[in-house]
Amino acid sequence: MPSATVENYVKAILALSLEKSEGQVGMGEIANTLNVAPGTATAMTKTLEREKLVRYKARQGVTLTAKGKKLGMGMLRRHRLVETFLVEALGMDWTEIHLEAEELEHAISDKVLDRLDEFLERPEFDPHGDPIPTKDGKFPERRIRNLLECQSRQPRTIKLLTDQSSDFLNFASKKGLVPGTSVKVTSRNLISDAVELQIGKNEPFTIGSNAAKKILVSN
Amino acid sequence: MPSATVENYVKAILALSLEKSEGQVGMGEIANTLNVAPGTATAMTKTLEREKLVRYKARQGVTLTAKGKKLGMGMLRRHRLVETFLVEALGMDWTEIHLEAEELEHAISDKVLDRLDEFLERPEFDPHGDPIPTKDGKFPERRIRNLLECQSRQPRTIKLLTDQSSDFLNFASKKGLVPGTSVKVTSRNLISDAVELQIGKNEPFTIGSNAAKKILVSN
DNA sequence: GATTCAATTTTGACTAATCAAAATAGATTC
DNA sequence: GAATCTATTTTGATTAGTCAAAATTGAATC
Repeated sequence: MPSATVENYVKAILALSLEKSEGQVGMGEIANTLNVAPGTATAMTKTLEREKLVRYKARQGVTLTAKGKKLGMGMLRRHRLVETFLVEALGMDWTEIHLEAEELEHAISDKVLDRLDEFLERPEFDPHGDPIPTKDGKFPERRIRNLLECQSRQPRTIKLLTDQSSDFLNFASKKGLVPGTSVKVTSRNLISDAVELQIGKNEPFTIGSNAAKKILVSN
Repeated sequence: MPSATVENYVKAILALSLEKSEGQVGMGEIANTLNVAPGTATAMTKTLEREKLVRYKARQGVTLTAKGKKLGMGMLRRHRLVETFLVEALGMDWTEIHLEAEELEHAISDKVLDRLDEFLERPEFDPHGDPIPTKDGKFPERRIRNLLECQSRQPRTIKLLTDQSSDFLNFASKKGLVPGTSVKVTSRNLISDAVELQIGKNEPFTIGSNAAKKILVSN
């Protein structure tokens, strides 16, 4: 079993390489995100290499091996599922859950995680709107669906309006709901038949569920 | 914050002193329950003393201080609430949850624990039937109530039958439900209006909820 | 090409937790 | 009271993770 420390390093390296989407991660970056001295990052990197979690070229940087990527994605899954649980089941505030998840993610077994996943009905996105990797370590597939089917907070891109009547198109364009726009579902209330949307940092606004159904987005 | 190791030592010392219900705990016992060398127990004990969690007399043994007892009871609470969660919410088998809880109990914050407690509706006993310490570090008060109100598995002692009609007394004594007897609720099904009871190792049997309501027990 | 700079690596040291094995101290037995 | 036994304590070492500060290196600048 990898130690919590090893898990954290791999997670950090994954996060850094995802946001750069190419090449090696430097010791400085790692030391920075984990708040350790640069020498510590170098030392730990060598440990990770011994465990075959990363490839390391001195003075160049590290990249994750397949094994490392798998572990990293697993940690991301753990983290995001735990966060989802804290918000959905325990009703905690999504601004306060990160540190809690940071601890719990190392203590939770695969088995418990699976049960949790089931309990939460296999969510695809966490409360921050970030995608939860699947059990086999991949991000959930992007697919097209209508705005009514969307869970909250994840930003989505409008692909198509299925009602081409000028009434609907007028309405949509007035609201800014045109293909290519990125839109977030901030809340849904199926009883009052309303979906609240937000575009960028603008004031959120509400549309009816019939309208929402006609707007197709990819996530 | 005490380390997970410190927490485990304190928990072990509490458990040992509870089951002896008097005096000091020896190094051998500690070393034994935690599977460490005796020298390690001695060393750690000194650390615990520095943290004012135990009083230690060389070659005599240790006792918990008030601070230590509080921490220990807190760990017991964590452990048992986590176990309850694993069984009640995630539907895990109560034979397989101990090791899981052993890990999680160190990672869960007081805040999350509180939420969990609320989510589980402030249970007084864990799935094994052991009492869950309250937030202020005490075992739940013993109190009298009827069998219908009782959660599962905890053994209880019959105190009083509120229906003194000979019909009911006959029925009760035939089943062995007389004051002084220790009885366990093995399952409850409010829909089918039935409570399943077990006395000692005998075959469990079922009574109606009206009858259960007339039998007062202490836990 | 020499100089300088920033990032990295190395070095020596520290803490927490552990072990094995030697030393010690009470208690028990003769 | 001496010998013995058993639990405990001490001692010396080890591992994981960390730091500060010195040494190194590769690139950038002059």
